[in-house]
Amino acid sequence: MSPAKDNKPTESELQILEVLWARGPSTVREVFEVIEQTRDVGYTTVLKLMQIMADKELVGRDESRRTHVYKARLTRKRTQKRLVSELIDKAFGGSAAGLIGQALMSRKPGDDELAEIQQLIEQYRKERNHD
Amino acid sequence: MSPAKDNKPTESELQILEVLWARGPSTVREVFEVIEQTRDVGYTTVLKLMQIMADKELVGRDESRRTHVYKARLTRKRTQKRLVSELIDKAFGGSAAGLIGQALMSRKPGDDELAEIQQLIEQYRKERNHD
DNA sequence: GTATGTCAACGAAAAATTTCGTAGGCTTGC
DNA sequence: GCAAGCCTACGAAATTTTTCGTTGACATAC
Repeated sequence: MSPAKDNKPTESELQILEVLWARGPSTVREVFEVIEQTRDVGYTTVLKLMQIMADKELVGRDESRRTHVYKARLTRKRTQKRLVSELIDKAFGGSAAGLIGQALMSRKPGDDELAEIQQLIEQYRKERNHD
Repeated sequence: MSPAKDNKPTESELQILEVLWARGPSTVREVFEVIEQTRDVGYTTVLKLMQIMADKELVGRDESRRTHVYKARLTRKRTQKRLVSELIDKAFGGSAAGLIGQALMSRKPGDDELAEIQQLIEQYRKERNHD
């Protein structure tokens, strides 16, 4: 079993992955310092979580130096895809449009983001046509 | 404290809410029969969950008859909004466009749904303009 | 080399969530 | 009435997730 498999990250694990995705490979302390901003949590708690994640193969780590360096083993994209898909099934009865509508209403994107969204749709439409 | 407040439904609770939203007010047995299709779970487990949800005020119930009738106290829309918003923050660094792009890619909507999405966007754009 | 500080490894507790057995009370059909 | 079946209530266990204290190793500064 080399690659991580069906392991679904928990809430806390996802938060750690976010940091790793944003920062790239990082030490526990670096991750801790980011998370600490948000949440009141001890260093060893984050350490332990990251060790568990290493066991589950959610992250890999370089142990060649005393201070280990962790990196995400799931890609951000793949994880996002899974989360979105789950949410669509779980809370929108399978309707992607439902989720998108709700995203617009909750977030009220401004002109820039709206244009970006339009463009995503255009792009998707095109790609789909020449499949 | 009349309305439920910051209570965030757990996974199991959300599944029960889904059933209540889909079916309208229901008895434990009715909910159980739906959930049983999906998941291997006992009747009293569902009962207990629904009792807990009543304590948390996630659902209300009519106890006037022996067989209680439960109904959701959170609206589906409000809950969807919350979940989407959380997901955007948690996994897309705050970018609604990111989530929408991922929804397109994971779900590959067909013509009908695509049109529906376009229309949602149009509608949003209009509403936004005459604010 | 000794004090000071940081690190990983653990184990274990705490907290949150999910699970179900059991008990006692109505209801229905005989 | 009485049996069979379904209902709620409830306690307690099982499971999962989160938390952190403690220990021993290494590093750095003096």
